[in-house]
Amino acid sequence: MIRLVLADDHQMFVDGLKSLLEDEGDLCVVGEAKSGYEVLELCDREPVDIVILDINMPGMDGIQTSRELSKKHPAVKILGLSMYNDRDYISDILKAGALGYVLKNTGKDSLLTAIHTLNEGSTYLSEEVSRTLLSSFMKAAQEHHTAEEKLSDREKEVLECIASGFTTHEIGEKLFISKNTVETHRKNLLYKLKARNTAELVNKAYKQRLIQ
Amino acid sequence: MIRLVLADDHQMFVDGLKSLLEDEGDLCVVGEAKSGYEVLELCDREPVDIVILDINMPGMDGIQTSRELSKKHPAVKILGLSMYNDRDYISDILKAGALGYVLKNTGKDSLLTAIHTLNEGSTYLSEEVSRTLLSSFMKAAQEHHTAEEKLSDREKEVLECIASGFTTHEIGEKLFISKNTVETHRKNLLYKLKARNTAELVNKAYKQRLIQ
DNA sequence: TTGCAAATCACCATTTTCCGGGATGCAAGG
DNA sequence: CCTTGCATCCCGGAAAATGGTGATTTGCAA
Repeated sequence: MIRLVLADDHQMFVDGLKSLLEDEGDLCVVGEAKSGYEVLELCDREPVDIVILDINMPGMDGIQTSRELSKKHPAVKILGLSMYNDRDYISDILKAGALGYVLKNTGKDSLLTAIHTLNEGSTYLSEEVSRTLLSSFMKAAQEHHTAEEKLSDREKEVLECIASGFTTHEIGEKLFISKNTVETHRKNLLYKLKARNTAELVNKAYKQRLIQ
Repeated sequence: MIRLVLADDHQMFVDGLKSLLEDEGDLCVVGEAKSGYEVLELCDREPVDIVILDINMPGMDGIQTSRELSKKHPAVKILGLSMYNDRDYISDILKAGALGYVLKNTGKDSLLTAIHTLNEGSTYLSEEVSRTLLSSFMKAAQEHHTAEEKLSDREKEVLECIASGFTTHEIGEKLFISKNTVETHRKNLLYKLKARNTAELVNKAYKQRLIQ
């Protein structure tokens, strides 16, 4: 028997969900919550396997609740639920400790699969969600590609040294070249990444994933 | 009927896996590959639903293959397979377009669940893998917390401006304070983040997730 | 061969950062 | 009341970065 807690600030939604889930033989809704605080209280009081957590709640939202919950009760699995297929929502709640994310407009099959998958400790992201995350990753990877090609190996080397805090002179000694050469590389880097100074250079290098 | 391709450089492993999968009624192994190139060829030739891809292969490795494959055949689902529960492997192959990741030392049930989940377009990460990713996210979030507390609001504001490439003077105008004040903030930032200069400051700010 | 791009080195004026101080007002907390 | 932290402001000199211009070598590709 999988013990569930439902957290959503819309009572009608919770009611519907509860009825739907309790039709399944192996599921049992042991608590309902209308806010993040109630979720934490419920989990303090009795053992819970999975919390189905709406992201958009007044007061402490799903993200924050997720963070607290996975700190206090690491064994409780968190399934994020939301109407928004938003990259930031998804990645935020996953970073906050959730194991799964399902959209409210997907069917009940998806939800049931998610529950059973999470119950084994594995991760589940529904189809549309996977697609969203995937495409954002791919986009980042592409930018990475185009930006990296613009820089020569030597420039990348100098770039890393600059980001590490070495001065032009030190980099020269490190790479066995004159500081004048390093200055030229630095100038070319500033030009190629359209940065106004060292700070912006390092910033853009990070954004384009030229350094980790 | 789900059409599978198995890619692994160890023939015996492929043989075993094939026998295991074909015992299932709804699975069909339509091809085997010992390298990334063969995978791409196979997918060019006939329709494939899921590629089960070993990460450690000679020549073009699983990560690279994944990137190529999801570029040329976005509809093909990629399931990463490896003996290593390594955070970098996992995140790299997911970024490269894979929808799932399963360890070789997990049972066949996990693999079958993964296949069926991926076939619907959803994402599956097995239990240990989820745990690994989760703990690394949590760790990052914790560091974030401790580092962020050290800086005052004003300092964070100045830090962002510095990273954006504004000079001390410009920041002063922007925040309606004297450039001398900005210099003090900058000094404190350098001290607090133990950076030698602006470049390293921006670098460390990124590493400690003080800026995105 | 010709031409181009990358890497190398050089000079120099101007701006900015870096680092060492010192100083004030203010609010929160012991 | 007094300490502590924060935000504000100021100064001066050394060090570094910035921007402009020019030049040589090397290797590769048209």
